[in-house]
Amino acid sequence: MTSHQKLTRNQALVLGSLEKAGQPLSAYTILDQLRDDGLRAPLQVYRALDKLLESGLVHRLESINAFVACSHPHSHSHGSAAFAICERCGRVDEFSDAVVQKRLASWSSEHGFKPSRTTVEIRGECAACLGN
Amino acid sequence: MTSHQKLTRNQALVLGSLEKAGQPLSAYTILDQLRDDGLRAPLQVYRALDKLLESGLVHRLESINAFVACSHPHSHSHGSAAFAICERCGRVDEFSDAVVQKRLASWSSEHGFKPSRTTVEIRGECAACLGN
DNA sequence: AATTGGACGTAATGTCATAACGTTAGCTTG
DNA sequence: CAAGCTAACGTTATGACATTACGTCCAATT
Repeated sequence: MTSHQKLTRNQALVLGSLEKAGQPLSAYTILDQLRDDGLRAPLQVYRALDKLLESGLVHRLESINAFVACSHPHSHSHGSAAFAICERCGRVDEFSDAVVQKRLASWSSEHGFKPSRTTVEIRGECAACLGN
Repeated sequence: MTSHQKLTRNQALVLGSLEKAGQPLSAYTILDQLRDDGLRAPLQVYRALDKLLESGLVHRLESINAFVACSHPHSHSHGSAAFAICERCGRVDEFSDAVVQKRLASWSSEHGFKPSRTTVEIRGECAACLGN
């Protein structure tokens, strides 16, 4: 993909691992998957993740301490993504709700709060796991 | 109506510690503060926190791995709280936005997702820290 | 050539959370 | 009461997640 062009080797490996998985992975799981590619220490993964998070290619799921490739890597709407996380199968749906964003921005501006990063995560069970 | 169970000694100590702090604390910080009261192991704190979370007296802040006493312990609106967390001073404002809750519930129902717990956290800088 | 800055490699450590074990205290029921 | 049950407790050990600290490499400037 062209979006990988300016990535370093480690960054490309980490992003590739997440994209291949199609679901959230912990930093240590990523590390395990990349041992054969020469990665040996957590910091190599965390450093790559930091850059990928900065550029919006990867999201962090705070409630499960995991990372996931962005579903819409070309829509530069960082910080505004919301996630539905299935606790049974691990599937994650990334979505974005303008109304939610607007309400949170309103609260912030009404209270003199300057937001830098927002987390919206719903944990539960996905349709597939509910047997339908 | 479950929520008015009497607290055990450890639960009361942990809740007291959080209330006294008036800001989020990590489990290990709580433990340090309660050593003189006889607590010695992380599990004693985590077990108490589990019960306090269940009963809605305490919230967990996923994005900073910390816990905070509920600001409105008598409004049985669990799972629906949102938080604005100041990354400079640590202050946390708990609020609740019906529109946000409604939009997230709508997304869930449209996608056959059964939500069990929702996290909404804004990190940034509070009015006081912005010098205003 | 010298300098600089970003990414890298490695080891050690720090921070957050739970597993697994047995024990204690309060309840309830014959 | 005694037997049995259950929820909470205490302790040790371990697992899981993340960063500090230090030095090296290399390519782009100056």
